[in-house]
Amino acid sequence: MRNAAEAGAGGAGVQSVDRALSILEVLARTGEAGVTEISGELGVHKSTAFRLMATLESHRLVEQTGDRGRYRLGVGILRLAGATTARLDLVQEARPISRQLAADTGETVNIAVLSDGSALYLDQVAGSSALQSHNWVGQHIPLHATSNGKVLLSGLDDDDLEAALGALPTYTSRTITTLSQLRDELDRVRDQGYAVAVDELEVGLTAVAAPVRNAHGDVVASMSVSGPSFRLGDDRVDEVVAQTVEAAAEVSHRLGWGHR
Amino acid sequence: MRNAAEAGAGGAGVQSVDRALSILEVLARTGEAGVTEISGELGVHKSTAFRLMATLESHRLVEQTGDRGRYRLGVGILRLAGATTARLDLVQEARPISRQLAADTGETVNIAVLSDGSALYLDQVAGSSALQSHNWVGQHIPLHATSNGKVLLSGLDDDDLEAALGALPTYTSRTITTLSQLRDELDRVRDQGYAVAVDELEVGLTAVAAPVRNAHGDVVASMSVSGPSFRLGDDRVDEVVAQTVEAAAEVSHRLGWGHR
DNA sequence: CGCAAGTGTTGCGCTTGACGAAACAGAGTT
DNA sequence: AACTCTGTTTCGTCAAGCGCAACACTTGCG
Repeated sequence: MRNAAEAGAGGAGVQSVDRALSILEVLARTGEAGVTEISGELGVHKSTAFRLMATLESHRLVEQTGDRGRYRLGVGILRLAGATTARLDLVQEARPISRQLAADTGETVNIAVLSDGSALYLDQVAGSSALQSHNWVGQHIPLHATSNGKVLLSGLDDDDLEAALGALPTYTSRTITTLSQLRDELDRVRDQGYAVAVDELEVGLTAVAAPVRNAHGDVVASMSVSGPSFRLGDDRVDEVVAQTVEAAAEVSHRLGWGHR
Repeated sequence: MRNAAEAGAGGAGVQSVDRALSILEVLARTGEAGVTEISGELGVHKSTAFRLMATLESHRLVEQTGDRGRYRLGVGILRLAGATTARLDLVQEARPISRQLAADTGETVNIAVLSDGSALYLDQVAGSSALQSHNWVGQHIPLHATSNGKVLLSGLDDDDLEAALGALPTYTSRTITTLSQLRDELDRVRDQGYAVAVDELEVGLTAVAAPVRNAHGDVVASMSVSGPSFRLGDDRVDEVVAQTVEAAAEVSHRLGWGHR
């Protein structure tokens, strides 16, 4: 029974709520914006944008920055986020292991799940080398060009695989762009139990990922370590792969995998 | 220029947006709820509640649980939260220091600010001993019964203090329940430059906190270390106090405190 | 197994909430 | 000082959002 989202997606949702939430998404993307900028993004009158912002502000989902009339996301989001993250069992179970892996490798550790034809990043822990790293949490990332994506796809059978994939856009000269190449790669991932992506999503980015399994052995998430290619070179990848596979196995055990 | 929130708070905001955001707050509080429950909470017709939920679902701010027609907060909140936390200057500046303090003490480190008569927890880093720690981020926590709360109150003058406090509920036999006791305690906090709370919010919970100051020397946040009382006994509290005071001073320096 | 109760979902007509236009206030620039 | 641009407020209009009624589905009980 999924008609609620379908109705909303089809434009039959509540227009002013849709607009207000679009403001939140604009602010998430731009950092901060003024009323006129928001009205331009939404295609509404600035008095409309102003009233919508006022309502969001009264719920503390946006707040004004020091500058006159400029807005950014507010701390009210944190209360909602706290409620959300605390309930994601997977993230909760994985957090201490993610932290250990980040400490061991010094790089950025992520947990991602398959969602709507992409990898949705649920958690991120940065290692000591990874100051100011890009925040992936909440983002939908292409499957075919990332180690997390390959791991998540490797848990699918052929029918589900084709359903999960749309086009295979090219991001760098090393991006996999044909289905047959991707199938071969996924066979390798299944064989070796992990995935590696070097310069496939963006040049200079290396990531390794391993599957997180549930009690039945299904791939329910992927755990990755990523960093710049100059730090994660060939000489270190083997070691990081081993650490990642072990950490993901540990998370899997906590979810009931391998228990008999 | 704060008229936006005032307008919203006065009920002149956008009613349907106000309702939709109230749904998010209900779900944050209850965990999950059905359409009829939400319509009861909001005092609207269930078809109204259903349409509002549909719009929230289309933006992935709510999602259906496995049960028929029951909803909870969705992962779309995480994207907004990621954007929020990364941009809170204080959290950003404090994060590496929080991490170090968590590593040094092995316990849970929090950053909190004063907000609406309570301590609002903005950030949390768990140390190696702190498995399965409670997630405080986004929550409003009582001031009089926590070390963070005492630190935040210690930065107020008498008028602001009374304005900030409501009743002083009893949580344990050690909770401070009279204003004069609290004033004495806040004098001690000002004198010694830190606060300690043992078994005051809940039995078995010990926390120490130190003030984070801005360039003017005002207390703008509080940084705390907390853990179970069996690990944070009298023998360790002095050491952890010293580490916390030093870490909070480091954050204060980053915010411009003490620079001449 | 059939029925009742309760919940979720949909369509429709009405009304009122949300909208854009116009105007004003303030800040920055020339 | 004048102009430009932004944020903010007020007001009349109308279409979006509302409640109502009905239907579909699930669950529990006799």
